Amino acid sequence: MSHTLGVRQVQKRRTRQALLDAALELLEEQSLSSLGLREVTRAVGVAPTAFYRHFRSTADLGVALVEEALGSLHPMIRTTVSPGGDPEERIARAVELIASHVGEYPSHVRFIARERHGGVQPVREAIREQLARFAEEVRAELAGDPESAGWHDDDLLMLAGLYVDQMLSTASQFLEALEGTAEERRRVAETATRRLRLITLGRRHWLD
Amino acid sequence: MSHTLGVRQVQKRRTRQALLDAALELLEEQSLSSLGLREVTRAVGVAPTAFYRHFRSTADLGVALVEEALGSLHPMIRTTVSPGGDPEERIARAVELIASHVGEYPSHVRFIARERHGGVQPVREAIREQLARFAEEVRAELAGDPESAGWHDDDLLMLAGLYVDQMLSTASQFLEALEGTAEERRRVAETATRRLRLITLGRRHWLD
DNA sequence: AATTCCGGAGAACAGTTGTTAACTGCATGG
DNA sequence: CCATGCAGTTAACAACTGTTCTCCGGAATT
Repeated sequence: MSHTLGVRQVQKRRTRQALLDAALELLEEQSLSSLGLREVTRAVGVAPTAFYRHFRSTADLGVALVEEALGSLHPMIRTTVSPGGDPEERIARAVELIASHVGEYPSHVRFIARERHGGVQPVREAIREQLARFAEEVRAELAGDPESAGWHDDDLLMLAGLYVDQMLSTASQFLEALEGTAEERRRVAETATRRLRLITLGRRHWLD
Repeated sequence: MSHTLGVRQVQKRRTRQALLDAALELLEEQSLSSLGLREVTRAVGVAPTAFYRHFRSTADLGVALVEEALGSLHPMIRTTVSPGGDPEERIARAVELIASHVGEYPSHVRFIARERHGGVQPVREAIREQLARFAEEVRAELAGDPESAGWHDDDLLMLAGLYVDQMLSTASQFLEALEGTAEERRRVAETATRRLRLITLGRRHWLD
């Protein structure tokens, strides 16, 4: 049973997605707390009242955007800390992965960076929750690494949080450099690499 | 010549400060891009048009708030990386200093965290500029430390940036925990301490 | 084939916004 | 002491906002 949904539900999902896409685009030059419901529907070409068929408010739409944006970040974060190979190689791979993700989904990255500390409480909460989930995953991944032998779970979670923060910080810096020169982007990559290198060093000597 | 300014300029500065204060308070539950000019003047108890005597727009007011907010952070950041004494002691002192600063100027911290990646470009730029200045100061401070012997300037600046980011991240976490239990705040302090410990370890082995 | 369901349209509401213009009263400098 | 400057006021503007109620057409169900 492939459960093909009817024409009706397909159309509903389509306009819903159109609303999300339009909102994401409008949010490139403002923050969620100033995003108007009419503004979004106007961009889609639909009546203002249609908005209510999909979301209670723009805050509600924001929460939905969190799912979408962090869903795309999910695989990235996992791969970043995936084990295997030379540590130096792993770092280079991680930085490159972040850069390519920012290039592919710039508006997702911008949205998360902007609304993580933004003016809409439910959205902040949703982001905090998802990032905590990510940190937990990273912790589990780190626990599998032989380098983590003898570590306390608390310390592993601390390190995981540091990685997640570092990842978002780097992504945000790449985003700022997106409209700049290639040289700027190279410098961001270089600095991020050295930061990760230093963290790796601290990790190696943690149990001294 | 103490250059006592006239009654008139004093009054002007007073209402200007009242506008800044009211804006900062309003910004605790929204972001700058949704802050209305009338909203601010209403809170102060002054006519909407009076706003223009002090600021061109709310974005302009935002830039002024950056000066004020980061001005208060200035001494904190310097003291955080000030040399002297046991490294472990220095870390504890730094974390405590951040906590007390958040307790004293919560709205300043909130504003910077919120608008650093917020929807108003001139404000983002102003924050970026000031934070770069801070990083430069921290770099200079680190350069005076005997532990930094043999370090490249690039690497010192990288480390300084890491410290600044870490400081802001910690401050933001303290802010979230401000309305929570004392136990929450203790955990934030504990995690921040461990993060700084790990960074210190990486720093110590950087030249291996 | 008849009926129900429902995504979206349309119109109207009271309230808000930024910005302009012309004003008033008072501290300031000649 | 008088003329100027200027912070703040008042009134009005067109444009915009979120939300409600009523309606329509066509897919979904029976």
